[in-house]
Amino acid sequence: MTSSPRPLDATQLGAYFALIEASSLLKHAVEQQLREAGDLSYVQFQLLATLGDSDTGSRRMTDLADGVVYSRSGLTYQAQTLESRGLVTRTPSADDERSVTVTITAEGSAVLAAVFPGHVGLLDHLLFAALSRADIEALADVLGRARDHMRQNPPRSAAPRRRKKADPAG
Amino acid sequence: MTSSPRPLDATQLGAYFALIEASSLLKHAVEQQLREAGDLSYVQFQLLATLGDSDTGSRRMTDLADGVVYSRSGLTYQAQTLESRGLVTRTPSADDERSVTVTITAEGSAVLAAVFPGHVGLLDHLLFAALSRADIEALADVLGRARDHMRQNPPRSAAPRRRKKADPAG
DNA sequence: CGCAGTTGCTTCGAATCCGAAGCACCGTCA
DNA sequence: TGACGGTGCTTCGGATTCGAAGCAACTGCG
Repeated sequence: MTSSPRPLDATQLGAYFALIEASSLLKHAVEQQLREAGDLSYVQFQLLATLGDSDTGSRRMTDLADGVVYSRSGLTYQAQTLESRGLVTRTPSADDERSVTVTITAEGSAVLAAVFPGHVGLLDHLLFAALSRADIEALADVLGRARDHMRQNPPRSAAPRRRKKADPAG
Repeated sequence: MTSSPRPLDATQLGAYFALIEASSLLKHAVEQQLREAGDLSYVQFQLLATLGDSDTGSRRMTDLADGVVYSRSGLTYQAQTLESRGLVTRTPSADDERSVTVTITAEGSAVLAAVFPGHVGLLDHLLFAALSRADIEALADVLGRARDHMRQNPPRSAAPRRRKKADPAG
């Protein structure tokens, strides 16, 4: 049953733990800053930032979910919340009648702008303060490649959909 | 109000996004593997692993919570769940009557051993496959320092406790 | 066209998570 | 000893999360 993979060496274990711990600590800290600055959860901020980053300020639900690594149903919930607060709008897509286009509003942009300086400040003090220029470049490079690799090998998160018929690989 | 911090440059932004995305993708994938292999959530696995790593197989609740970056109340919930499944025991501490000592059981160790090979295999294929030896060493080094820095500057997570007296800033 | 399989999103139910408040014990100071 | 603030954990209430199931629209094939 177990394919008995090579056990991880100390460096690999260190990298893994450091990745999980660092991201958890950072997320935690950022979440508090966002909550105080603009009453946003981390996901909500990610969604607004993703939309703000887009040329049109719009994205499809599915693309948003994939972008922030979130479940579809979770995104529906958050989109409803953001819409009720007037930070985004949801409109049926012209192309595809099934699809819903989420667009950031002026107020959404305002909230984003309001929390952003504090967000950047926190990152500066908490994450980048301990790192050199070369460290940051290495981080961007290595983690960027890791991310790309994982995006290409979706273990099952972003997999299209659980098929009904038996898995041919089984 | 806003202290107008230097905006982040492209490399910093890339490092930040890559960190969040990579950790999210990895967590997501690991969570599925753990669910299938031993019906464990990620936190539960982290807790068992932390206990298993200890010489005595025991830790205080607070130390566990800090270790895995979790709320106290959340840890209480998980400890109850793990206890009801017979994977850990909870006993009042001899030293301090308030304190609760959590100890991993033989069955807990067995579950841990059962999921571990798959866990390692997943890390190998998903995270380390895309990285060179030097990459992994850099990751462990840089993220390790970042983690240590963040642990020393608890933004408010591990802060002792919200005071009762009115906030002087108000 | 009409059917079958697929995709995009929402609803539903249950599990999980957190902060605030509460309770009990600990340590210090007089 | 007795008061008092600090610490460790749990309970409580509400918000958030996910997977499974459901519904509607799209696509390919004859």
